[in-house]
Amino acid sequence: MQRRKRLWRVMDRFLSNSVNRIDAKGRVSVPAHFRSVVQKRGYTELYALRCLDVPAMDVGGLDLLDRYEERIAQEDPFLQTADDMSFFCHGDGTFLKLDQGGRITVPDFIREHTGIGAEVAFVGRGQFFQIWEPGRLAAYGAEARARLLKLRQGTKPGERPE
Amino acid sequence: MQRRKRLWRVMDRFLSNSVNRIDAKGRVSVPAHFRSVVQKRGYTELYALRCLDVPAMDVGGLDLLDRYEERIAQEDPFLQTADDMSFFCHGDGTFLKLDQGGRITVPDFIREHTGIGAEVAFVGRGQFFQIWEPGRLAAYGAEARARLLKLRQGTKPGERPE
DNA sequence: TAGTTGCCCATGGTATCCCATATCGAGATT
DNA sequence: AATCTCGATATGGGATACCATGGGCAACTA
Repeated sequence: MQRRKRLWRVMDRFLSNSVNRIDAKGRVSVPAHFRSVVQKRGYTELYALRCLDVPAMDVGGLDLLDRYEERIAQEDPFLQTADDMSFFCHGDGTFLKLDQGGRITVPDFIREHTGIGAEVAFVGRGQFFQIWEPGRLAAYGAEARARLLKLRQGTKPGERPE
Repeated sequence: MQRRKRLWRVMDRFLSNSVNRIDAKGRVSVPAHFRSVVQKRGYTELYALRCLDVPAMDVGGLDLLDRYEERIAQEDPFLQTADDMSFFCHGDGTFLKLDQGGRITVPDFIREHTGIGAEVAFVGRGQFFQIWEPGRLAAYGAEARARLLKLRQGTKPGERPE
């Protein structure tokens, strides 16, 4: 493993996806591969943020939060936009502590937003990953594919549908 | 602007949200995580200020006052607005003492301004936190997210406004 | 004196630690 | 190719520490 140096950049990202079960106490194992990425990146804690337009959470290290805060710093701090952004990334975000077994506990407001019940789908997104309710993820994936298909069949190159 | 050295460690910020109940004596527990942030930041007292445009209170250390004064300073000191703001904030600002159990007592004027009755919603805002009547918070949150979503609509597909 | 405020402890519920067991997967062996 | 072996991973459950919450008591106050 150590000798394939060139692959480290690649291995350093959140890739692929899997579904894990939530136990009676509300805990779910973060996939081992994701945990190793977390460790390589030196994160001690995970930051989870409610997605704006889909029933999912973005999860990543603290640099995810840093990126948002830097973005907020660019706004006039006393205008509505800055306040909305802070409200969103601080109020709708939360830390997720990994326990010694590599599990996180899914709090209620995450369940409400995502519809997560008995199972959690983990989806790698490169710099971060997402958690979904498996059924909704499948539905969303189907929609996305349908949009792409429609785009390819129904429109001329360069044109946007609808 | 030059990037100032981090005054607080990364995890020492108010994040996430939760709802606690007010008991018969008017006391409510400040979420344990917020209390630990308060301690890490070395706040000896909590200061609460009326929010200018929403039915909530901003709560934090004394540096919270700096933030308000910065805002007031932006107004022309000869206009009525600055004086109104000062009156509104300083006049109705108050210290909230944490008792040994980590609870605060919610005074009447906070109830009047926020509509808080039986429950209090605590919302992390990074450098400080807010308290809301849970229902009003939900409504305001929906509005804020809608505004942000509209902002994002202006960006190209696939782009994220981070 | 009645009401308020702060301190203390009791209780139930939840999160976390730790260990046991089941499940999975990669590589070796046949 | 099919099976076996073993380490890593996912999952379940008991024990425990922490936390939100309610109520008693004493000191203070209007």
